Amino acid sequence: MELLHAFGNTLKQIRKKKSWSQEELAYKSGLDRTYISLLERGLRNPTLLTIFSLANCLGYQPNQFIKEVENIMELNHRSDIVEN
Amino acid sequence: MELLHAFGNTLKQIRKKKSWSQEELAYKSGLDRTYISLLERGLRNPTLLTIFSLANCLGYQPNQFIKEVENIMELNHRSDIVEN
DNA sequence: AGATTTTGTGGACTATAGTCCGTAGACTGT
DNA sequence: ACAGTCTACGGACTATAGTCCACAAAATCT
Repeated sequence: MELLHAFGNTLKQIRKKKSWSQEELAYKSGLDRTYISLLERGLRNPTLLTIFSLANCLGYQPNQFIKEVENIMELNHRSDIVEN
Repeated sequence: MELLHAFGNTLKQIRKKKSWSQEELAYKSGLDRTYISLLERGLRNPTLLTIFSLANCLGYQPNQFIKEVENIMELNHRSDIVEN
């Protein structure tokens, strides 16, 4: 699993854990809903400010959030099967 | 201290700890030297891929690197004096 | 099945990330 | 003072981050 998809999956997973819609997250983070959608599908490469904004909105310290991304990346690294 | 400057200071500090020039880091990370300069001065907002690339080049796990950024941001938060 | 909410997706657009050139300043060592 | 290395900075450029509109496709609920 490559980085942008790992980020997207992390984002989606954490958002769903809070039972938020993309629209809710978009509103709270000040980003566009369609952009959240693109991020979750691994089609965009967010900037530092965007990453911090999203992490904070979701109640994560940015470094914790990034650690999750690294974990998910490592987790799905071995199996070739995956792709949510 | 706001985020982009904290990132820049973190980057500069870690680079200097290894006694690398901006040019060396640029070469190893595949980025442009002038861009490294802009980053260190807090004038650019790097993307996820760029952050991971730089952190890895410098021998940091990205989440450790981000934690450093958070620390430096918090450190210099109270004093109004600062600005390297 | 039908109504409602949520998500995917396209297109058009603006702002800025990141490159590449050159040159002037700063710093270090001799 | 001079030479060499390193960094700041300008301008011009391309690629892409991020917005906004509208609509279709899924998913969820009753």
